[in-house]
Amino acid sequence: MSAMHYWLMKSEPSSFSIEDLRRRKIEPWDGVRNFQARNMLRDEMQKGDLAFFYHSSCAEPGIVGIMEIVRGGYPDPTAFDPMDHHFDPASDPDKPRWYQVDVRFKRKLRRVIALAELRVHKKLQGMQILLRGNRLSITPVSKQEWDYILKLE
DNA sequence: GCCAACGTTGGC
DNA sequence: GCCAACGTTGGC
Repeated sequence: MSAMHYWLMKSEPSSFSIEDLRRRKIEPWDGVRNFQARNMLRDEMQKGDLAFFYHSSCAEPGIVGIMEIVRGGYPDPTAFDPMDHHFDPASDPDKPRWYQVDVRFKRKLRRVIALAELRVHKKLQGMQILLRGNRLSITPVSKQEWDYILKLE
């Protein structure tokens, strides 16, 4: 038994949006091909954790919804599929390189909390996603940041 | 479309 | 192990 954690997970809505997740209810969060993010998927994200769904590379980048981790890290099968866009010949099924979690849609926020808005708040200055040059598609969010952001809604 | 920032690869 | 070249991310 360990404390639950909070996360922020980016996705380009043109490939997978909060609406897509709402329709599908539960989805594997696959295709992550960055070692730092992989380590979080594999080692830190646990069933019961909550995550912000963040839309990136779109007209209004920002937080759009909330989801729950319903299965902790397990090998990402798309890495083994030569037909898949995320195929990685270096990932051996006996020693998988890439991991994923399963997420479940909880709800959309009543409005988009845009990146530009997040930047305005002093209390959020330490958020990893706001730090210069940050490109990680998965970042931890502190409970304080989580609660603060939800009060903005 | 531009470009800053960063990660990965591979030659040496 | 260094580091230049290259690829990717993602805001603007």
